Amino acid sequence: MAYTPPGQTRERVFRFMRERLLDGQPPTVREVRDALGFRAVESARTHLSALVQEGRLVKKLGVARGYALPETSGQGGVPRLVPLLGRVPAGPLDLAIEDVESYLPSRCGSNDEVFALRVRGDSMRNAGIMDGDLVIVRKQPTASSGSIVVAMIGDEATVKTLHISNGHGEGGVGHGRIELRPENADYQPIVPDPAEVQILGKVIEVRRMLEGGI
Amino acid sequence: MAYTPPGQTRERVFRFMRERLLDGQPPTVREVRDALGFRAVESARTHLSALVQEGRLVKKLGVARGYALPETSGQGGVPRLVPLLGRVPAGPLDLAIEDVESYLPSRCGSNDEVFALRVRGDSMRNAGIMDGDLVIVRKQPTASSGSIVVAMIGDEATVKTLHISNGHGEGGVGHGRIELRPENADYQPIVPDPAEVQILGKVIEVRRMLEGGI
DNA sequence: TTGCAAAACAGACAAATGTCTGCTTTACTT
DNA sequence: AAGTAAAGCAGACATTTGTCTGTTTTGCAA
Repeated sequence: MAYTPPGQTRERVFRFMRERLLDGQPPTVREVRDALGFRAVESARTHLSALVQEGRLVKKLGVARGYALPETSGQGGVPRLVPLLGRVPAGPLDLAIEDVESYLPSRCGSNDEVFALRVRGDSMRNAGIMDGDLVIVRKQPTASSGSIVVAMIGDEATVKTLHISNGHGEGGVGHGRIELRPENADYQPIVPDPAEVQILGKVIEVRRMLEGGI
Repeated sequence: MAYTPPGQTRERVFRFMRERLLDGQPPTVREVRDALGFRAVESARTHLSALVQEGRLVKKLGVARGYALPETSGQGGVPRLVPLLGRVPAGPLDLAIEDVESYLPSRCGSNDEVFALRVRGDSMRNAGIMDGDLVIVRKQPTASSGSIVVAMIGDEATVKTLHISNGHGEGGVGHGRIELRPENADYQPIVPDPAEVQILGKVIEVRRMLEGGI
């Protein structure tokens, strides 16, 4: 390969690595060599080591294809695929994965259990959640007052704003009387028997696809 | 490991693989062995081979950590990364990539030029687009009446619904008088001089992040 | 020019990872 | 109880991948 000014090839190496890592396909040192046109493996490895030194990449020791983007790179970690469930997950998420319709690419930081559902009805219209929207939900049995949650009432799932009336504000289900408020004047708040309501999780993202026409 | 009925352990292997693969962290045969509690590498490999045979997994030959989910399981093609631009892209998209704030993972079918912007103001509130939302935009110089578009008026970008008043319905800019309508009674429609308005593209997706609190 | 540092090269070696062969254990059937 | 097929085990071996040592090439400056 041609000898290039300092730092120039390093930048190309970094861009190749970022592209592959964001794609979820960590390359080997030899793949980097080929992509950059080096003739020696070591040329690629030197650049990779330097990038780790500079903090632009991190490396898992003793792991093949072990380079990764640092968590602090503003990218929020590697994209994961969130399962879009066809019906409400009753038990553990693992079991519900039977009715996966598709997977949404998303960056949901940790390894929490996360899933997506399609919203029916416009009871949350004033919160900007319309009929047919997708909500991405982090599974958790409680949430703070004011959060938008997915709750099971009987055997029906619903998306509403959670309000905790006389608890200590952060206690969640069980500490006070809870209320599930729609965000649409045409609907009435639900004040369920605490025994027969179950919070499935908190809505952490809303998505709407607008395809159709040019 | 305990000897289990036929197919039972295979299912657990598949679930482990799916979890890791959706996380973008393809495991090694030995990691599968440890996760499942086998004592022999071959036990894990047998299950993996069987899953490939059944078509539930695919395997890249001669590649370490080379197992993957088959394409038919995720639908919609490979996730791409859409640049979230800090300011409006004036010229070619390639140049604007300098102000990339981050990248959003998304499945935008073709290789069209696609970018994302953050919405300011609530003039589109009734269309479910709130202040701070992200819109994913497919770059195109025209759009059909009724589409939500990003338009430049002078040097300011705005998200509005496009209406074409006396054109032939599909003609787009130039064939009739155009009108940019907000979706909020507090705002007035904009009827710009066709010479000084430019359609940047069509909004194909809306996203809203709701982190904060538990 | 000469010297130096970074970039690149070449090849050997080491560690991680995948694959093969033969064997033992279990669950089930008859 | 005996037979059988699948599950699991053990260890050796092959391939992929990462790392090391030493050398050559290039660009720059004194």
